[in-house]
Amino acid sequence: MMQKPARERKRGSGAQYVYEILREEILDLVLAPGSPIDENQLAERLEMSRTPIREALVRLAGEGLVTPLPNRSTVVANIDFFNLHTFFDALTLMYRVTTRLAGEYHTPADLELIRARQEDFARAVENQDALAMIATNREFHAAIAEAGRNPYFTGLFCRLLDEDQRILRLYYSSFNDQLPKRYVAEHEQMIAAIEARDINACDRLALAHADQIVSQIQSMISRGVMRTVPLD
Amino acid sequence: MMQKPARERKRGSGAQYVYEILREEILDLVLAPGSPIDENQLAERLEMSRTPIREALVRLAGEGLVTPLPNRSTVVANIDFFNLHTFFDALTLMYRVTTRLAGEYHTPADLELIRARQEDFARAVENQDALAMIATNREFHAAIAEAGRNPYFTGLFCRLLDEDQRILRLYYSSFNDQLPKRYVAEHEQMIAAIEARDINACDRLALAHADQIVSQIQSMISRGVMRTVPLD
DNA sequence: TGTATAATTATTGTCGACAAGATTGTTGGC
DNA sequence: GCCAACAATCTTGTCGACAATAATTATACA
Repeated sequence: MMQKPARERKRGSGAQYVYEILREEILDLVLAPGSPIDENQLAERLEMSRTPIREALVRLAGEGLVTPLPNRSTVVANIDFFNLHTFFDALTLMYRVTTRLAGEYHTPADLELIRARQEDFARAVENQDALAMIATNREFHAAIAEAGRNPYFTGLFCRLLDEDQRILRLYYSSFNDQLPKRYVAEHEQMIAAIEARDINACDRLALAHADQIVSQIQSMISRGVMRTVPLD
Repeated sequence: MMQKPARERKRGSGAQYVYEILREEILDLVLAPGSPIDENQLAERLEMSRTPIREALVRLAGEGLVTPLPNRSTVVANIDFFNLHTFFDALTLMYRVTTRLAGEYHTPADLELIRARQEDFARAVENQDALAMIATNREFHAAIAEAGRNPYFTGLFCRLLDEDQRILRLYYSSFNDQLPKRYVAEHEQMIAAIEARDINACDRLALAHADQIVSQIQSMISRGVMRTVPLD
């Protein structure tokens, strides 16, 4: 028997919809790291059966955003503070590689998009909106990666940016210092290097930018300005 | 109503089982790139319902081994010969990074495992068994990556090695030249560099090794020794 | 005979149901 | 009063069923 659809959903959009909702809630820390995900409860909330929900969970597990415990509930992936250095290594390398490749392969249309993202970021900094800074910074670097045209690198990089976003959200209350303005300037330099197709400059600037971000996160952690309770 | 299980499978192993079977058949080209995967047929062959099969397909799609066409059948992922350079770029970088990190972080136990894998590879070369060479070479480099202890890099690297395996299998008939012996020697040098924790040597050797492999694949392609019909 | 449209079939996406296993609560023994 | 065995409950993994969509075949008309 057919279950009443809450709104007239199109066929095939169910699992996709659940995937997007869950992904967003995980990245925004609406769902706290480590908290269990109740399939039945979700099915009730989103007014569909467990099948598309399970499909979304399998996909999220593949991206490491969720950890399925066999015969036990699936939980939101924890942030591994003990192995952050592996995260920093990977993030730094991907910053460098994607920016280099952008310098090599970008088109005028790519540059336009990158500039638009940079404007979004600058506006967020102007408004001192920490949450918007996190999101727009992510989009800026994702746009650069896209211009590099290497799906293997963009895939890994976007995963790392996802994790970065979760970490930054944990600490975002201390995001209103003088650093963001420096990031705006560094972004501008990166754009210039990409446009000039100066690969060495791209690499150097991306490395410096990554080091900035890494040391900011490390300082946030050591100062212990962690949000203890997630949004909810 | 319960369907008869062909063999007494343990609960929770169904989807995992299908995933492993399909993954192996895709990497071994038993399932040709581009060929459609029939859920009903698979369900009949593996004697289970479509649910665990769909879960396996979703997982494989996440790893890029399979491409789901919306409201149409899922197909085995094609090999993109037009963008091979992005693949080579990523493979080369991951060879370098994982070998470097192995030089930095390996333990004696890691080295032991790497040496065992190298012996497997040498034996395959000795026997002129091209299929075994492909498999053991993969395991050798995966072991090095594991010693580097960075799950982000090992994750991407293993995906690349999977794709590499599919490409090599396409051309494996031309794998019985003088090159494999050179690979054995290069592997030995890499092991020595890792053991000596000589990061620069690790990087240099991995780069040279990667270049070898890339140019071998390119020459295979240009010489057009492609298998036209997959194993089946 | 060729093309456009309608009927038929096949396949996918989603559903409710149910059993195996895990979790929690209860009772009883020491 | 604390721990162990058992019972009750909840959750997950899998199943068969069914409707919506795509593919295929049949049919009508130019």
